[in-house]
Amino acid sequence: MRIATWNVNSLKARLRRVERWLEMFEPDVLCLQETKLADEAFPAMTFEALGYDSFHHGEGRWNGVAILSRVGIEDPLAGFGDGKPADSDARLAWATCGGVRLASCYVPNGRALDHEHYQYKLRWLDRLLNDLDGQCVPSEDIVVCGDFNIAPQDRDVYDPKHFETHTHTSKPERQRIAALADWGLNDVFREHHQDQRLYSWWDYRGGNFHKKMGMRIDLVLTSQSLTKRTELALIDRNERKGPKDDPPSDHAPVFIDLNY
DNA sequence: ATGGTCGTTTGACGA
Repeated sequence: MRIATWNVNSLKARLRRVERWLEMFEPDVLCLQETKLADEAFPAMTFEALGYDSFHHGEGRWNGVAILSRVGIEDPLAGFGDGKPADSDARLAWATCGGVRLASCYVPNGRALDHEHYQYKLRWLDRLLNDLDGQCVPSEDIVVCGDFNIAPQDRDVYDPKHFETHTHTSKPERQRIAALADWGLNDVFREHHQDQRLYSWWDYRGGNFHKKMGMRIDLVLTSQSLTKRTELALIDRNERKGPKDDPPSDHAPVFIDLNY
């Protein structure tokens, strides 16, 4: 079973690439972030033609998350399932696909360490952890994946020093990743790669991709049962390349293969 | 350090 996650930075702008990627990599599940679409505009038919059922939680101009699956979609849930007032942004979609409980997450960026949005980011991550407690137990087959906007360790950043004054590497953010790990969700990519220079996101500006100035902020967190079943974890950095008339997202897809 | 480049509800704003 192949499970992938990809922040596409507008599904409208990236639809052809997503179609191509589905045909080439044939994932069983693809979680998308930053679709930037209203639910009415989500191209469910396009994915259906490729054999995928889908569930989208969008708002329009910003955010938007989806789950595509060719192994069924059950118990879809838009946003947090805690019964509290809904999140202001469409950043979380849950579904069960092929027996795996999945969350497609677009964690708030945070903007700056002294910005209100940074506090929203931390609260959002606390609420995600609480949501896990509410609807899963760690012994189940669980994947929580997406754009976390957090580089878990210094080896996930091209220049840790630069980020000391920025979001994405601060202690409180990393503590949230650690809390998810304590709950039972592992950053499975790191079980398979010790390399210090493997990233999933590169700023569009300044030719950062070609300078290898990136960060690994797109994560696949797996419960213990799935961590054990993972035989491959990859970032498709080729997908970050492309000409001006077929521009890439600033994120590359990340996927794992389970051994059954 | 700054600026650079994308995407969006065309244009200031988020990333």
